[in-house]
Amino acid sequence: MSEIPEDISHDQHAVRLKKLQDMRTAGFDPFRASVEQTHFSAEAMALHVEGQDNAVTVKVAGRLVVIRDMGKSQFVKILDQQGHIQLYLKKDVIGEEAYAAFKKLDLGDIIGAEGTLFKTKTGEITVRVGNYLLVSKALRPLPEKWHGLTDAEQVYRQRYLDLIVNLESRARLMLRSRIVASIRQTLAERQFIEVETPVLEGVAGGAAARPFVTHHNALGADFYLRIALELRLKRLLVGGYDRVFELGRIFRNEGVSRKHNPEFTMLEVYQAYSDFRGMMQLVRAIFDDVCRKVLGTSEIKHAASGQIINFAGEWREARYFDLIDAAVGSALSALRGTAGYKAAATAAAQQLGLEIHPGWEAFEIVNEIFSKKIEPTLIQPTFVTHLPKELCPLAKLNLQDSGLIDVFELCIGGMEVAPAYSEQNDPLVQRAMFAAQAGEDQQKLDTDFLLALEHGMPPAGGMGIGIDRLCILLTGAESIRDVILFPSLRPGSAGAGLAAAAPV
RNA sequence: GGGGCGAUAGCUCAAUGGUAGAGCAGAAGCCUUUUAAGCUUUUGGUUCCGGGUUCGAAUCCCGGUCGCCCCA
Repeated sequence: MSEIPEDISHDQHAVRLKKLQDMRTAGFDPFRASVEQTHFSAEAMALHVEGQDNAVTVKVAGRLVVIRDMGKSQFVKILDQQGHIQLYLKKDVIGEEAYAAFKKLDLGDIIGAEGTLFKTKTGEITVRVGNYLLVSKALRPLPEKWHGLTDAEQVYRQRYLDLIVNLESRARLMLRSRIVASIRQTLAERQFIEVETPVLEGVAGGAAARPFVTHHNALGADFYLRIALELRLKRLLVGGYDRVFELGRIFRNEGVSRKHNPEFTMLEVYQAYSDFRGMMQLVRAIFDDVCRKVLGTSEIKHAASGQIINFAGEWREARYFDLIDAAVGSALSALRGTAGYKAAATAAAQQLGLEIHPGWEAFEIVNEIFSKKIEPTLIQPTFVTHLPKELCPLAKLNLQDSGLIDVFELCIGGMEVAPAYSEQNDPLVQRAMFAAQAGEDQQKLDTDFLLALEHGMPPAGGMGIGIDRLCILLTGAESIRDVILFPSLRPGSAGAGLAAAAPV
């Protein structure tokens, strides 16, 4: 056991360790197995009837986050899952000994308390405590009570502190949970089956992205972490799961930024005998339910532009090449498939001030125009349809124009939120499109998937929703890190200074 | 990967190259309806790490670590 210095008044950790030792010496266990909790804070406060103080008894529990000591009585606040509730303790009610012990508690300690509900003269519903119990001693002090925790690194590495002291963070991340729950419910109501497919794959397919590689010792084989859910879920369509979805983590070995986390959450939904038009209805239902049940409004403020995004009413539908022609101010799309297309696209892009890489194909140049000059302007919900086939090898070709695919990209707030396709189910076309897929990071061919298609996959609509970006949009967050509980950071120094702290 | 910005007490922040401060938190005391409660007293520093310049560095220079922003 380490020596405790004589004057520890400046060292909050040491002061708390000393209190802990004193309690144990006195035969009190400061870390209890459980304590009865009859109500969460908000539930408890709702039980109070106006004008009938001390009529209802509740047992609440939570972390002490405010202490206002007035000598022989004190007002304190505890924090639980639903928020704060104020407790009032009087020396002559709980007794001299219990009151003295309470005075030794610290901010951050977790207690259970039993008492009756009353309203203070300033109008706050409060528990008049009859008895309380310390159930977990906090050995570290809380961050500052007024400014909270602002250091971004500490917010992310020690999210638990952020959740205790920054109520906006708490609310935002809880909203994410409710959004996800709402989506699950919307899909369940339509008889979609939720499944879980492997994260470790021999071939990382379904998207164009660099995968993480890992190694399985017993099998002596390298595996990739999945970069999409698509190819597994389509095998389930072949297997007769007609409506299926997965809400799962995918991994892309790319940069980290305000909009990118190496691991992120994707919803992918497949519905047999539907198509991309059916997916339009489904995504509308998902948004309508979230607005009605979670947000309580169909209007949200877009953080970046300050505009109000309205999810009610008809959503705009626009063809990809109509938007391109409007942006460049000429009938560029009429040249599609001709020898002059690439040159005209390059000229148009340069006129818009875009930098063009020498190796780019015509469709890549045009898509640069889309992603830099059009997508950021699509603030209100917009279905962009009839994209060029080169952008996705997994979608069905349009019957009227085989250079286009039957898909939409739903853009909201200047971001692509949800792509959806009429899924390609012709195994021969699928094989040819995989083979023709351009690009230096050409993936290995998923031959098992092609074999599955040859057994016959029903026609289907499929859709993906990036849950993190959806939450950025719906919570008004400025960064993906604000809607992910523990965003990816360089392995670093969380608590480095604490690791050396002396054990008890 | 490139550029810019940042790191000071447990937390939030100050500090012309010249003795590192404040508020909150902590400690001691007063106060039986407070709302960032109040009042008195008071403790607390590897100024991110490592070099260099200088009589003297939180401050200037170089390298590194971590974070944030912009770009690719």
